[in-house]
Amino acid sequence: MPTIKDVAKKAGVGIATVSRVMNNKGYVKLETRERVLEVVKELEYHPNEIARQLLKKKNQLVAFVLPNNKHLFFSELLFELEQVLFEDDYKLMVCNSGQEIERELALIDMLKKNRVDSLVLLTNNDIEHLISPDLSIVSFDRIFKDIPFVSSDNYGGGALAAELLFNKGCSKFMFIGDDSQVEDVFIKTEVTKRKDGFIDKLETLGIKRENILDYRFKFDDYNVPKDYIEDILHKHRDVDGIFTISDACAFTVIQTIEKMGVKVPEDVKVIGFDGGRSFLNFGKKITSIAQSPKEIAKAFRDIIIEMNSKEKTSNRIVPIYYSKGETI
Amino acid sequence: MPTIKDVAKKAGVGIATVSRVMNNKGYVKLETRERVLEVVKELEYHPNEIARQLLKKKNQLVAFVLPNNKHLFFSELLFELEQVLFEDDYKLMVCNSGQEIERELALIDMLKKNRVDSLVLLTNNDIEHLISPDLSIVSFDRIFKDIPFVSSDNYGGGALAAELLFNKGCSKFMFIGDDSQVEDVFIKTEVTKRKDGFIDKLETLGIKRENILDYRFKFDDYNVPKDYIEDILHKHRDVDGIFTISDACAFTVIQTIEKMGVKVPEDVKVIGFDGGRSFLNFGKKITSIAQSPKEIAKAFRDIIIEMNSKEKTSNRIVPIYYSKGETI
DNA sequence: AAATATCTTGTAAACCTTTTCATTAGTATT
DNA sequence: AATACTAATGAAAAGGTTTACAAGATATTT
Repeated sequence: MPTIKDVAKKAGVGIATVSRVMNNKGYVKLETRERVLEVVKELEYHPNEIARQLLKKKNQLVAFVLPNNKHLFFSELLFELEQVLFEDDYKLMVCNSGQEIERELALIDMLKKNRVDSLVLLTNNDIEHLISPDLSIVSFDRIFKDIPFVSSDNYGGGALAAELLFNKGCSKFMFIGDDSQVEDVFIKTEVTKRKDGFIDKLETLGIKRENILDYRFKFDDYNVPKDYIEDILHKHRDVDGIFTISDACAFTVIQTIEKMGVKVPEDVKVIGFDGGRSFLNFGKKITSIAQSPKEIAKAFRDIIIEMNSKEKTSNRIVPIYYSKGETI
Repeated sequence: MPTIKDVAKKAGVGIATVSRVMNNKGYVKLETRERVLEVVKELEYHPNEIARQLLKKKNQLVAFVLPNNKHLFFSELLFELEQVLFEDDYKLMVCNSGQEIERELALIDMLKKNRVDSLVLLTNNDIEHLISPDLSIVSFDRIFKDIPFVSSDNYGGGALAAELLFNKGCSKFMFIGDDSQVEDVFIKTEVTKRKDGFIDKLETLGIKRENILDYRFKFDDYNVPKDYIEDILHKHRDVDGIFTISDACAFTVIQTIEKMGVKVPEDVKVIGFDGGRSFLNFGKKITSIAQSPKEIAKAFRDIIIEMNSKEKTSNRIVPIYYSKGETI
């Protein structure tokens, strides 16, 4: 591949002039500019970004380390993020950690060596103390000390679910979620606020605490424990409004309930979380609280640009919305 | 961040020695090595890959340009590819083209500037002549002149479907697929061979050509035209074995058939293509011909390593397998 | 016409590595 | 004791950019 020297030589100018032409920066006589551009075309010269990055100490590269890009929500988020970043000349690199801590660290090490400008980190591991601060990091849904985060308005989402069920006339409520506890360490996640918003809102609406059941189980990577759910549903047959932490969970709940001969939404109403899109081929469209991948992506972009311009950064809470289905 | 100079200075050695230690290359006295490693740890020195890349003219970076990473199959493939490449110290960058030709070209331009080692290209656009050859490219499922490709054994998959339906006693067959034609340009894809394998195999098994229907429609990004499918199914009520180009298509077919009061698999048997995983929440598990994302990923890795070592490269055809469901 | 301001251009240093080459020190071979 | 290795190290060049600086050319002002 030709270098700036080749272009300079062929155009009969110095390399600084070529650089000025390529970057539209500084004085260049029109005639010279045209001659240079001609040679650039002729030689198919593509400025070497690597050299540029070395000098500028910037590579406009964002890495996203997450457990797994296969879940629909994440692939949507990654898609949007790539689009949004590209507009601002950033590139995106996706790194799957498989939730394994050693792999996460190996990836972060690799990313440091490659001098990525920013790192989006999504992990349930306790790696805060393992990360030295010479990398600008933003987290997703997870509250780390001294690291800005982006998150959907999970609290608002919980409250919205409460309101929807309440308005449909439900009187005995149940929340089913995860307990956000990974190997003895309590991980502070924004996701736990879905429950808080749900319960707080119900109380505001005058529902007594004894009519709000709160069940948490340990769930790993969206694997819903069917037995546990069957168990609690059999135990509480008077419940008529259920809010679950995810659509996958709602799906299991609905299947279980219908197997019991109870009808959704006539007898029991169910709201999931994630937008219902993963379950479009299921008999009923699940009513769900949805996060907007596009808005989240934009929040990431904004925060990343802020970080890289050394402004002081603040967290971003992205609004959620309600995806109408047939289970309420 | 500290540089090799900082390490050299603090350890009281030359930079060449530090380099030798970091790369385990050349002679270094044990004592010196230990001292250097100590300083490396102390300073948290991470060798600057950018500088290294500039010198070596290699960045161990693979870019995957594809229409859209959101389809389950692609997100699985990308996941596997990232894992597999990481083992060989390659990084992966995912670029969504949205099937738009200008965006594809903008991406390829960006990738050239960034001197990616290899490019995996998945496109239905006619861009062959637009790509100058100073980039090592491998394509997926698509046959370009002078570009190696990876593909599943689509022909074998079609044959397998034929065999399965035949063995279940079907006698009147139908293939439903796409016509692989994008704006007047006939794009030569490996995918069209699914039909070839299906029909050839049936003929080998003694089925007469008039008992094999072959329907193609223009489909865009997995959007199945419901009306068209309803139409042809109503027209041919004697068909009892259907092979479709995708699970999404099979899904529509099954829904249509059942609406007509015909039973699957009792009256009509249906086989899809893709592994059936996207439709797990649908009433029946779809019987499907499956591609193995992991094996495809490995094929890409092998071909990429081959290309970068300047060996002569050959195409890779990856075996398919059969995913048992309930629709046959 | 002289002085000054504005354009236009090229040279050289810097970014951080790896690697060749030269040099010195130590060890084995004759 | 001379020779020929091997081992250990550092200086310097190279990779392809950007940019500060210097210098020459042109335009503007007095």
